[in-house]
Amino acid sequence: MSEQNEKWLKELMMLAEGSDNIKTEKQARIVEAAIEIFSEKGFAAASTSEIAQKAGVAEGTIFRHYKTKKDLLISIAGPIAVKMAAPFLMREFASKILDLPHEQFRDLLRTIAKDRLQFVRDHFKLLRILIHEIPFQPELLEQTKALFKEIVLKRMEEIIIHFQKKGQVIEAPPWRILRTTASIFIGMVGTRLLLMPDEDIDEDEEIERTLDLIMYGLSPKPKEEQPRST
Amino acid sequence: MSEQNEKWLKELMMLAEGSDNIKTEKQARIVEAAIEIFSEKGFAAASTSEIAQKAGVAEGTIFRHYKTKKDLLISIAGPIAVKMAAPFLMREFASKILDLPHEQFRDLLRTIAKDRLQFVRDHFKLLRILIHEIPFQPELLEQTKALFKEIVLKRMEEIIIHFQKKGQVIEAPPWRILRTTASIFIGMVGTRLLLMPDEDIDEDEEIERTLDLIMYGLSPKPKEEQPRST
Amino acid sequence: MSEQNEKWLKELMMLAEGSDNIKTEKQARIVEAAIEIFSEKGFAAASTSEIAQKAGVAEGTIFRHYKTKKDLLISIAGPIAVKMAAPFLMREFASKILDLPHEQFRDLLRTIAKDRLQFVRDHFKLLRILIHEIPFQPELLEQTKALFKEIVLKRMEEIIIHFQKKGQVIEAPPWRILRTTASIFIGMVGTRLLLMPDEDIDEDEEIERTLDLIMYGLSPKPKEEQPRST
Amino acid sequence: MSEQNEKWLKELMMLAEGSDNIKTEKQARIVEAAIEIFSEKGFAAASTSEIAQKAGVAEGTIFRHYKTKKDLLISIAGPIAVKMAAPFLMREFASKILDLPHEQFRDLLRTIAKDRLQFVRDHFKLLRILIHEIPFQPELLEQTKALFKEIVLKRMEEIIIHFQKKGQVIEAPPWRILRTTASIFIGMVGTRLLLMPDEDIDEDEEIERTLDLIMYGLSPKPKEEQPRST
DNA sequence: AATGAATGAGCCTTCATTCAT
DNA sequence: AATGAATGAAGGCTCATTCAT
Repeated sequence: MSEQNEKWLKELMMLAEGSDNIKTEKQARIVEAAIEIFSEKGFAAASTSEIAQKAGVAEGTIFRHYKTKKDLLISIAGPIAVKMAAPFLMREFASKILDLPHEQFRDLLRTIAKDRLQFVRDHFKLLRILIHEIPFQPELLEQTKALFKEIVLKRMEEIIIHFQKKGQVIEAPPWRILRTTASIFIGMVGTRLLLMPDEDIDEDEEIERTLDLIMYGLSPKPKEEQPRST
Repeated sequence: MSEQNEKWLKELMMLAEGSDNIKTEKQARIVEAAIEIFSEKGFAAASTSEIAQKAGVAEGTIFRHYKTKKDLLISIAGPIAVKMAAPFLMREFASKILDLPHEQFRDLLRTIAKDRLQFVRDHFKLLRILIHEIPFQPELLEQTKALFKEIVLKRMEEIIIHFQKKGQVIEAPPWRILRTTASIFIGMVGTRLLLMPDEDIDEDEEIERTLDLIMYGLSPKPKEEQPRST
Repeated sequence: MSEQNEKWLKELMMLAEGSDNIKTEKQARIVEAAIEIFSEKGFAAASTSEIAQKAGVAEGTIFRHYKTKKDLLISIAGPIAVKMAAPFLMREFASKILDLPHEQFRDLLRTIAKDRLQFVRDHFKLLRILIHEIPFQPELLEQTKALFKEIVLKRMEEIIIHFQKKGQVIEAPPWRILRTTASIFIGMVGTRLLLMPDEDIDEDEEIERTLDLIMYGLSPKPKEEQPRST
Repeated sequence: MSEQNEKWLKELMMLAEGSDNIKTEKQARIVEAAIEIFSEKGFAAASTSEIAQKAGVAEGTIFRHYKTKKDLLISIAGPIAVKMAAPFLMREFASKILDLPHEQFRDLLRTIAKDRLQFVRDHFKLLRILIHEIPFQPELLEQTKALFKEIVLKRMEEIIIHFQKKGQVIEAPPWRILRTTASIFIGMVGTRLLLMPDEDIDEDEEIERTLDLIMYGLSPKPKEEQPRST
């Protein structure tokens, strides 16, 4: 990792902590209310007066803490992307994983998937806001794009290459492998949270079956030994 | 397919045609301008006066054709979901496909993927609007949800089951197979159009390699014969 | 007069007419109300809602005609300076006056004074606004400064020099003569309108006596013939 | 001078000292900042928070010393008018001057002009504020008006009459003589400070030439002896 | 005396919508 | 069908002032 990237990382870590410079209790209430309302009606359709009301503060109080409504949005939505990528930001992320000698690629995917799935559930509204406003807020767009291109993609590439060398993953461009795998999980989460928020299913089982698809695809194995779990 | 669904289908077909009840040239210009601006700034942040200006009509003219701003949105974004699902709406969709005796599942995926990919490219802005406004417009949400659950999912399930019987697709719940496959393609399109809109790559090749992943997964084949297409 | 000045003059004449692009009756009422309120409380302390109310229109109507509150101010205060200087803008101003063979300098001063005094009375509120806002509106400042330096001063200099040659005015820098004379009249008007608005006095007489002071100063004439008019 | 006036005078003297009841260093900084900002943007457009910031104090601190923003203005702009008129407030002003046996009226004018011109230069921003706010603050208006009508005008009338008796000044209503003279000097100062703040000229010379105009007017002397100073 | 977070009224401006022409 | 002036509600934001610390 280049020196420049080192510096970048630090900034990112700070940004990730950024959401925590909430000093007063009122400010916390404002942020909470803003998350609720932004996620419900979208940034543009949300009104500061409604946020103030929900937060139980005067409208002016919002503007004491955030210079503009957009400031409030950025301070809320900005750090969440970094947090989403946080595991990949740890300097030792790749090395740690690669050191575990008998680790299977599948196990790695499972770990990441479960962890991030939990994160998504914990920060659903925030991520909703982020995703929705990214196209309209160049700051968010650039920051998030860079984060995933420079950090997540790079780290995952190292790992994928590692497992390719170990013969656990086919030879294909790492980015395509990452894209496909990520898409499948995102699709899983999206379906779960958006289309069927109420149905409750055995999630571990679902993840396992999805891992099957990722690892072995749709085409049935020629004949005998299918190493699939039931 | 139930009787009720039959009726539904008709409505949908009409809805799909709905965008075509554009009578005057000015109305067409309004729609065009609205698509441009909605997709650029989002529905809530777009102003009817800006639309009117871009369309070269008076502000009042918009409201002669559409009762409200939201009306305009719905009349634009509503039909696009139906059109996106149009191939699956054809009564004969499944039967036609299933009749083609020597069809491979992979070939079917390829055909659908290419067709819909082209559609996405042709209607990028409209789909962008749809996706963005779905969470905030219950009408759009319900309509689209139903469309995919009742039509697309059902039709594809028939087909997947068909190919499972033929031994070309593993035994797994069809919805999971659909979800995974769809996610992969959506991820591919998304990456292409959003993250790297300028890079030009061999798309056919990319589709083929992605089909490889869908069919055979990430795990290398035990030994010799790899039945991959080039 | 240079060519550039010729062009300038035209622009000024247009500006002078500028206040007349009042198209609707409501717009006229807005302008009238704005003059009233700006002059009464000052631009910054005036509120658009108050203006709207006084004009009997909706607040939004103001912004249909004037993009901003400041726009309204400029469109009101901008042309008045030009109108104040209008007599000096006429191309033939100097020549006309200089052609009148037996004209006395004193008569010229009297004519201008009476004319402009009437103008001030007719546009008192507008001039009040102009004078008050000039220091805070660079546009007004520059425009007005240039107007008086380039037009009024120049034209009056020609005339003063003319009368100096005729021996009716002492040899002194024309600008100082102009400044002194103008100051005296401005002081007269100011006193009249600001300090004693209600007292009514014989204005012609007052002007005549003031002309005495301008022409002969405070120092009594040595002895015999005092050519003063009664 | 009436008894009532005597009392008035005392109040005025106190007012004149009023600006000095600045107790703490922070208060001094507030006043300084307020002068700067009031004079720059005008009272209404100035914000207390900006003043606080410039003064380096907390917003609340201003209101500990001045009950309201207007209070701050009055406490700043009020005394300056009195100070401007201070020389005329001295009880012995007229008598002192009139006792100087061989004093010329012209010398008196020169002395006052130079002194007050210096004062204007020293308190330019404050006077700017005063002049600007007088029309909107009845307190300032009444106070200032009374000050000049009751004190300055009265004292100067005595003096003018004195010099009229000595034959140094023509017979004309003293107020008109005062008005004219004052206007000429005000015009001179205004031109100097507002229109051409950067040009540097020989001020003493300028004053002398202006005195010429005041004393002898624009009309050339009949023939030989011109009693003008160089 | 000093602070600065909090207030809420009020400001300028925008906007979807109406309606007379 | 088309216009565009008019509306008035609502929006984001500022500000003088208060008050607990």
